[in-house]
Amino acid sequence: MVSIKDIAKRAGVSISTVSYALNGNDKVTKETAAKILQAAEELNYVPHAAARLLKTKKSNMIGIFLTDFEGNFYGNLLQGVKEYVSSKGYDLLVCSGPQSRRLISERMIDGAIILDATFSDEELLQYANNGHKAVVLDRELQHPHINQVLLDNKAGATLAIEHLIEQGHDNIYAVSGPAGSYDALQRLRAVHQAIERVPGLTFTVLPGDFTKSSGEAAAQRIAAEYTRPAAVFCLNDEMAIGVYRYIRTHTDLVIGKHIHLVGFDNTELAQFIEPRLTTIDYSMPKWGALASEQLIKMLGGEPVENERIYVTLVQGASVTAATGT
Amino acid sequence: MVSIKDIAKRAGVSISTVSYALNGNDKVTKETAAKILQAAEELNYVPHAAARLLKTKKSNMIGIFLTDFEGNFYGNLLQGVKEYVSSKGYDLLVCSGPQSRRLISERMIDGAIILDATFSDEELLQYANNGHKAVVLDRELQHPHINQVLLDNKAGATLAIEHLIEQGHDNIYAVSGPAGSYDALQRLRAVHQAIERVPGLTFTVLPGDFTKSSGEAAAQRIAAEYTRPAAVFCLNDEMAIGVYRYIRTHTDLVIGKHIHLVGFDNTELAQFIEPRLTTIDYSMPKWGALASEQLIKMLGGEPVENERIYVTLVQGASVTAATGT
DNA sequence: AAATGGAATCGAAACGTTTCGATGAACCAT
DNA sequence: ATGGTTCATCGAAACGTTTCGATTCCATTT
Repeated sequence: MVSIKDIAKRAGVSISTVSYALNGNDKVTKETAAKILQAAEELNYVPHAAARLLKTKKSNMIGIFLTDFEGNFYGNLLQGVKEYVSSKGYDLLVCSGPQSRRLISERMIDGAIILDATFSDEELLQYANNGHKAVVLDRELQHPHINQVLLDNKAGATLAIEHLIEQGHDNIYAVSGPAGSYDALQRLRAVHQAIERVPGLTFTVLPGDFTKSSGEAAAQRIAAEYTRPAAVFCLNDEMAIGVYRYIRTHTDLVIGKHIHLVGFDNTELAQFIEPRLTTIDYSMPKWGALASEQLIKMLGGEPVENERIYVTLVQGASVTAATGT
Repeated sequence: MVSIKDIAKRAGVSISTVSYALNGNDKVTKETAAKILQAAEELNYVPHAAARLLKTKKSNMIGIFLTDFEGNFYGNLLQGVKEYVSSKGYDLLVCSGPQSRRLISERMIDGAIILDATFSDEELLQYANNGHKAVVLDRELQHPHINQVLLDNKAGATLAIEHLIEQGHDNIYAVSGPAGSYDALQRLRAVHQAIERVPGLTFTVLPGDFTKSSGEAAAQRIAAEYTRPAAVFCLNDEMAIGVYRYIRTHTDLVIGKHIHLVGFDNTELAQFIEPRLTTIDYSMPKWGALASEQLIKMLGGEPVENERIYVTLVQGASVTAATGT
């Protein structure tokens, strides 16, 4: 491979001069610089990233860590991150799986964005203690090298439940999320609070894990004990889709009439399914962009504050007013 | 940062012995190895990837390059790639955007999977000439360092058109893909061939670019000139969804009755939309897994053959038999 | 004409590994 | 005891950069 050394030879200068010229250092004369650049061009030189990283300790790459690639959940988030970081001259690496953690510890990336429950808090604190910077999207963690950009789960869940109550529903279900999930915990907590504010409600929590099939299982239970219209808050859209699927294929009940449904995330599917799913919306690209902005500021040594992503309720026909009593 | 040198000091051995021990080389005695491993443990040693890469010229990372992250198209493909490569001890980096190309040229990754029309053929051949290995998913390219794993576009498009014809349709539209797309070109070519085989059909090609909004535009034209049932083959599902959206919100026509629709890709949305979209299905995870398998074989110097991903027709209610004449 | 200063260039060390060839110690057979 | 093997360990070079401090050269000042 052609290296800086080859350029030096061809241009008749020393290695260090080549390095300076290539990096646009103004110590080097216009003419020598031109000569060097031309030689580099002729030799088809490309720098060796690893060598440079070894010396400078800066890779200009940031990594985002996801639990998996499945579902269409992440697309817009990634897009937001990508656009921001590339505008700042960084590259984005999307990583998933336990193996990929070495990118952090082995200093291949300058910073990380974490949306991956398979990282433990201790692990992240450990990285932070070793000087690695991170922005976390799925937990709260206090450390000078860690910043948080979190969804306003509490507001979202409150909006969802209050909407159901306002529509006159008093037979309410919540379909929960997986055990370790911070988002699920926050949402569920807000649900309980909202429920407690209104006396006289029937309220049931059903287990769930954010997958379609757990939504189906919940729907099965709801259908089995059906006596009067039920209002169901699924802690994410994915499970709500599962509810649609089960209710449609296994029962005569109708979504928006017998089963009233609210989700969380406003995924693409939520917009296209009939009747349109009432759900909690927030801007994925903005979430990603904000997270990367915070991270890059941290890398530059700027102080940052924790941030929050605001949410709104979007109404579809999956929830209608309760009829009579 | 703690390096191999610190371990050497603490364990009272030379640097090279540490390196051997850490790499499990059996030249080194069990006892010294244990001593070294323990020292490494105590010091909380992590290897420095860049240094190793500089020396060994092997990063154990492979990159997959995508045009963008939008849509839910890629999730399952990535999942397939990820699972295969991590089973082989590689890390997967998902990359998008012009910046990320430097991961290839600067040898950060050992090989690349390309599904990104923004790479030109010349560019890829250039990489290959420089010794970089790649598997391409979206074009045909002859080079000893390049392998192809392609969808059977021709079979898919033929299935789609022949299905419409079998159902008795004779007023047929195709909504095309973006100009530079290999997949679109292949599909369209097969469409023409299938159409020509049957005399007496009305056939129109409408422009499209694989986005929902181009599907909507096509639907607008179809609706405007509507006189009798139309059978539409959208070259991907995304555009078919656009057709649904337009037809539903702007016309009184009914999908599966007035407008008969076939897509390509069998996306998640296609399965949930009503009526279910008739479309061409193939296994995304398998596509990804096969591509990575080929790539890793190439990296190991094994010979590989180009591969093809087979497709099938899945029928939904978006196409029904043409009524009478 | 000599001394001074600044600018351009250079040499060498360093980053953290791997790996080749050399060194030395311990063992065995004669 | 001697020489020959084997085996564990070591020293040093190398990978391709960056960057500090030293050197050279030229022009300016006295």
